[in-house]
Amino acid sequence: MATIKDVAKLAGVAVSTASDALNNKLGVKSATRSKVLKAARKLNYVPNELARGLISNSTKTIGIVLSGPESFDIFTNPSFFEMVQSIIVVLSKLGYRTQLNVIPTRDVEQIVRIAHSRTVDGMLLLGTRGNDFEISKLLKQIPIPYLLVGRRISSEDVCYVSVDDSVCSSIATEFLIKMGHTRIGYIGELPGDNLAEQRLKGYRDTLNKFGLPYDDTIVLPGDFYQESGASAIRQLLLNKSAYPTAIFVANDLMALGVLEGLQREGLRVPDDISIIGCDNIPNLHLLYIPLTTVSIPFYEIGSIAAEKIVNMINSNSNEPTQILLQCSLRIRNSVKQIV
Amino acid sequence: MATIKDVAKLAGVAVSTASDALNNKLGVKSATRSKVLKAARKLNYVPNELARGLISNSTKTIGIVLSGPESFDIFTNPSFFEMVQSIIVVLSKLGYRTQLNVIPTRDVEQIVRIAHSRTVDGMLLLGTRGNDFEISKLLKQIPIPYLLVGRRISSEDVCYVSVDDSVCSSIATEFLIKMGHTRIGYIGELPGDNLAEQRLKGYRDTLNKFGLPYDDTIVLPGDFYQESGASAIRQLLLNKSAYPTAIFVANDLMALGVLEGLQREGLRVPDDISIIGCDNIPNLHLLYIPLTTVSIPFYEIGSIAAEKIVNMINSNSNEPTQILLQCSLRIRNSVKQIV
DNA sequence: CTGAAAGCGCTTACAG
DNA sequence: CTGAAAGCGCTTACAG
Repeated sequence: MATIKDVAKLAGVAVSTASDALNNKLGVKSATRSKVLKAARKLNYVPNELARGLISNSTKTIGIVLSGPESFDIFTNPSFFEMVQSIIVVLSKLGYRTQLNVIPTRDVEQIVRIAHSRTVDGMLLLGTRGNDFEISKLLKQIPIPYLLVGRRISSEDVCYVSVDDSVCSSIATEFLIKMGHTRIGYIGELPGDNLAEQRLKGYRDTLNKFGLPYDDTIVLPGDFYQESGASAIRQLLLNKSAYPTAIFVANDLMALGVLEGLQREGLRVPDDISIIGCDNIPNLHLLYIPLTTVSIPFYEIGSIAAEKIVNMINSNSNEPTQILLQCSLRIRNSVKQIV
Repeated sequence: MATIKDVAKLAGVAVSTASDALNNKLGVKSATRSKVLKAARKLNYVPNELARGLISNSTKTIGIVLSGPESFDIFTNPSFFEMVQSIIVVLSKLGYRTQLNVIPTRDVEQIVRIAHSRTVDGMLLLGTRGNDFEISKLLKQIPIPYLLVGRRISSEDVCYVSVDDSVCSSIATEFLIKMGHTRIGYIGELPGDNLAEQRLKGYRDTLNKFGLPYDDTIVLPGDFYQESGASAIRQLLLNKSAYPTAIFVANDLMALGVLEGLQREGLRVPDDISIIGCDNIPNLHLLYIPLTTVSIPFYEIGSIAAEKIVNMINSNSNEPTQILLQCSLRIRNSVKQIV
């Protein structure tokens, strides 16, 4: 492959002149410039981005880090794609490449390594699990601009673009209550994870606000992947007496598992039990029971995050951006009105 | 950030010795090695991958290129994620990073640029559209190992891991015929795209094989995205006399659109019309009509592609790998038996 | 307006 | 076993 040396030689100029011409620096005679450009075209010259990055200390690429309990599960949640999609669309418009890294939660230290390796100018972290303390400790080791996307922690100096997870839960729980439900279950308890804890908190607070008791026999674990929704149903049905009339499932992917489990058990939604999810992943309206859910604006979250990270890189202003977007109820047919 | 110079200085050795120690070269006294390692740890040293790549002529990263008609649509098809997921899982096991690029078909020349930019050691191309000639011309300009994934062209020297698209269609069409249908429509005509043409060919050939006429009034255009499925239905219903009893929709994403369109028009599947798709994207069994489809082993396609590309890079053998995997019928409830 | 030189952070022969 | 030197392909001051 041709190097800038070859181009310079063919154009009959010095390497530095070729570089200036190629990079549109001013102070190059237009005749010289066109000679260089012509030579470059002829040789199919494309600059070596490694050499360029080495000297400019910038690679014009942003690292997107997807993490989760198991690397292979992460790709299972459509919410991530919406974010990744909008991130990449915006980033490529802004002239940035993207490096996608998928990292299991247990290898989370790898994030620090990537951040140090100089292959990316900034990082967008999606799906990072853990409590505030762990995450915050991890983030402190990242020497380049980064942003938490679709997830927040309560530290003052950490930047994020997300949603208030306890508000999501409040919206869902309140809707269930307004529809007349008083015995409301929850699926998605995941101790030690901040997002999961916030969602549980919103549910609990709302119950409390409306004077409803919190009953931990109908609060079931879930890891935010589909299969755990189905197992939660199996577990719930072990104890018929504890039966709720409605369940708030902390994300749609688990709700899909819940729908599977319920179908297997011959329970009808919403006649036997009402279900509400969270996220509003695509094509919920085509399910055998169109799923009512809380819509999270993932696409917008991704776009804003992409714009912000580029800003952070270019301005290196230190004021933390902490952006919280609104969620909204999406009513379909999986919740029954109780009189 | 610390450089190898800092490490060498702290350890009290020459830079080259530090490099040897860090890279586990033999011929470094173990005492020296541990001195270096200790210094590196102390300084939080991570090698600059750009400098490393510049000299080794390898970045240990593979470019995944997703392309399609519009950059924002590509992320809409779950099939791609299955491939991307398995690719990344395998690649990271093999010690490779991934650079994900999303490129609209009209900017396809960018692929060549990336290939020349030295940021990737090899490329995996997904979703590339066009006819054999165009694609082949594009590929000829790529100076590094590459592989077509989930798509093939008929050139002898192009490597791919995919499926025989005309076979997919034959499986679907034959099933419809065996279920008693004789008037079978097709959605997904997309002239100029090889994959689409192969799928259409399989449908047409099978019709022919069973002595059924090919009727182009029930062969409708589709761009393999959801919305085009819905519009095809609108178009089909303009002409009631031409009504088919069954439709083969060339991919599941369009089939989702078809289901939407049919629901809107008040037509029942499979009572009024039978539908079969292709791909077997996740959660089809939870749809309001569980969709019968042809399953394409995307996960396997991705894993094999990932392994192959690494092989190609390391062995630079020139024998083209052309791998075609098997598809299989996945019967659910969207096709009615006609007596 | 153009060219020779230095240097980004590493690795790889090559002396010693 | 270890160190000084060259060089990967670029860009950036700095002379002229």
